[in-house]
Amino acid sequence: MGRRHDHSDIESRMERKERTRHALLSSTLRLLSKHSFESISLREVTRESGITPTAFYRHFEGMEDLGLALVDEAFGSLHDMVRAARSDTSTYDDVIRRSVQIVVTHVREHRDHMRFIARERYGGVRRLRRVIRTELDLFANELAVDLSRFPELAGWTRSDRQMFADLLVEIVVSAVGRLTEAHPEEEGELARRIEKQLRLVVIGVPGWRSQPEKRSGQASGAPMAQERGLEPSAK
Amino acid sequence: MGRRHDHSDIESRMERKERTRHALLSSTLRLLSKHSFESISLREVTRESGITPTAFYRHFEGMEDLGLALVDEAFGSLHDMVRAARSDTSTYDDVIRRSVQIVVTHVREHRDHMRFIARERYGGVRRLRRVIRTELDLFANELAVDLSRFPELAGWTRSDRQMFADLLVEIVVSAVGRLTEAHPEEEGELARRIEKQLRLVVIGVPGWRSQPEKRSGQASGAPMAQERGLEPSAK
DNA sequence: TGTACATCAGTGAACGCGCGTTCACTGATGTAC
DNA sequence: TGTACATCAGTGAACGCGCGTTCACTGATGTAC
Repeated sequence: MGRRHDHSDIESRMERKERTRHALLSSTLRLLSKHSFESISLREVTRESGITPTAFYRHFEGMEDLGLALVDEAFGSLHDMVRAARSDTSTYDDVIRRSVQIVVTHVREHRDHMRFIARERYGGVRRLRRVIRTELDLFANELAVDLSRFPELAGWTRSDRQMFADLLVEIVVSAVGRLTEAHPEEEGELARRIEKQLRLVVIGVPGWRSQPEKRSGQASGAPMAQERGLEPSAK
Repeated sequence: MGRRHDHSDIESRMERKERTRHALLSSTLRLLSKHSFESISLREVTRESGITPTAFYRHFEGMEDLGLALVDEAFGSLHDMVRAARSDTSTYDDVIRRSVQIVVTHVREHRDHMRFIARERYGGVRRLRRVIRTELDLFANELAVDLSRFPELAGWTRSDRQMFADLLVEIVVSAVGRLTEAHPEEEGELARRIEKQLRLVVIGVPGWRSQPEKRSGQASGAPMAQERGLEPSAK
């Protein structure tokens, strides 16, 4: 019965504290599947974690502080994923299919983290919105640099590459948001859709004429190449 | 002094009620610029509207009911905008520039409504998320039909046109979300960015080979045209 | 136009409840000797 | 290894407060005659 410290299941004070901290974070993530971060109370979180409300303050200054820790956690695993994805580009030549597969897998394994990011990026807590936006911008910046490696994009202006990277990140993050609230059986369909969307975007690349940065004062004569992709059919 | 019902500033009971209802809706929109819908309380709304909490129930069953009314309002003006935009396509040949201009103007004039949609589409209240998603899907469906008019798209499968329409809507809604939280001086930059992104997407259209619906069992030999848009540069 | 009654938007008191935060505390773990 | 003290994660009571909802009400507006 009283097997208190029989063998080495003794836990140091530090380990025990870390375990409680983690319980607070993952309880919050669980609550976030049903509610927005701003509407979750400190007491709900502690109830879900099995500790008293007062103990919360041994770990975080308040809910916003906990939210920032969640952002760190979520982007931590995301960064790992992206770094892994970038490191072995040589393996496949179909970058898009592979990237989508990696994203889908990551969402499956970190559903709550990804939902948190996708939701709170537009959520009610200003500070969280800001840090999430900053992190996403960072991804887009890295991606913009990576894109220079492609010959078609090397000639573009920096700003156009940035615009393109922003577009790709936006498409993926939107898809992640959809994936997190999809039923498992819809997953394949969503994956195929986002793959197609990325392909379509990428096809346009060779046709793009990147223009110098300056603002033209007025619409000047003939439309540029990229304005001719679509013309309405004659009535 | 006592000019109670001197001339025709008498207000019918109905008009007065409608005025209060509108005050509740617009107070909520105001509060939504700082907080998520789920975290706004009924009492905050009535305080902001200058009525007692009890009077709230003369207009709505509860906050969720009010939220649904807000969705109606927001999509009402959006529908007006889209209908107007579709009706005079003939005027300009640069559809993209014109559409972006219309969207930017609409956001400027209906900022709170647009922010509400952009945020609560991923917000904590399930019912609101659902109706917003449904309304956006409706837009995408209409757009998919419109797209058939373009000869390049007429040959695509229905599902590919739908995928393309979804992509365009997603890009625009994301941009709307950004616009609603942008400072006025950033507006022009954002407008230029989204215009470029749409142009880039559209350029890809002539290069897309729409495939029949069936799922191919395995990756079959040579990559399709749309997979060749980008190749990594030889190391 | 005048009177008698019905309607109903908005009031104000009251309720029980969950909230965030404070405080003095407990008792197990860690450390110094 | 044993003892004396320090640390500190978690406790439990208490606080004042805002919450959603109920209820009986008021008094101006609307309607029937």
